[in-house]
Amino acid sequence: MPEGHSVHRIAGQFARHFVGSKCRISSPQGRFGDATQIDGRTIVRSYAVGKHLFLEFDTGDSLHVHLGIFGAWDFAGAMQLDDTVSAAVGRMGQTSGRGTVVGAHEDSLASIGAPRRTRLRMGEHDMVGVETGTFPPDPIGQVRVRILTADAVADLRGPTVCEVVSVVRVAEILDDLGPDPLVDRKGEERFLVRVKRTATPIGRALMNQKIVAGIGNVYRAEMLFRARLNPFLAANALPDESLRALWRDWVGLLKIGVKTGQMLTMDGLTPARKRAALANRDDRHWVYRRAGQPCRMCGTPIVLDIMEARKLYFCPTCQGVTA
DNA sequence: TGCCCATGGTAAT
DNA sequence: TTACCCTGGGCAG
Repeated sequence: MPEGHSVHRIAGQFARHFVGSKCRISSPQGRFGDATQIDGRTIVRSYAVGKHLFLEFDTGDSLHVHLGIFGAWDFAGAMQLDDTVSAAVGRMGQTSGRGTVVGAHEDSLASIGAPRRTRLRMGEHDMVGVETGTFPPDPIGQVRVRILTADAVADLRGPTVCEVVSVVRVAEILDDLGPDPLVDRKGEERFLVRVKRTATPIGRALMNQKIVAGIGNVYRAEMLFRARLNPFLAANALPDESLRALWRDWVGLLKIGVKTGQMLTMDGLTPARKRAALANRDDRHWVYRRAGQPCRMCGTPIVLDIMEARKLYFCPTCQGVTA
């Protein structure tokens, strides 16, 4: 799934192309019964908290979406991609091999001077291509919700949560979430309070959305390595300074993720190693999905363990984990 | 073509 | 702790 950075990017995409527009809401797949509650209404606000997306309508109700592990949004229409999205997509240049989504390269993006039909997928992997068919394009795959304006369309596939909720319910959801660096100005203090309440291992605490919102399995493993922290240490046994450093690292990583659309966690590399890491999406992390491969710092084989039914990767030497 | 896997989360046991 | 939901990409055969 898209970790927190992706959801903020999606919220931005809605803010640019859908907020202020009257929307036709439908469910091509037929599994979103709430569509009639917001069909024909105007989106007045779009925002993300952690991995949760909220599209607020002029009725006061909001569309609440959580992508889960499989979900994704497809955007299409007469869109002007902003610099952020263009920069991220320019590096991908990958083809999907399905439907009208095609690979994009720097050239094709640079040619987008005037609005043109483009298709952009934001979710498990971002990708973009030039839409060659008519507008709106036919839905691809199992589209739970289609949001259509005069010149833009967003298709939602495979979400864990997709519901229309009241103002009161939105407040309840937000109350239940830990701080998100892009939402909470005093996030560091809130994080510290919440994380120090639990004796659970720090490797679990970071994944707990009630303690800090937006971190997923990739950022969890990478952040612990970056901090050289043992994932199994009790969260509330760590010194405040270590916890604050974790939070600050998350703030920086999230900003980079939102800017680039990628979970870039390996700073401090030589330019050549950085190019190599970026070129291969399977080899761009310190430890994540590198089980058995030598640690980039010390050469010890990266260990794969299961923590709370999720795969946890770490370097036993750098992170001080003894058997 | 069919199986496995994945950046989540919740409900049931 | 396990079962289950959601979808599609990758890969072995």
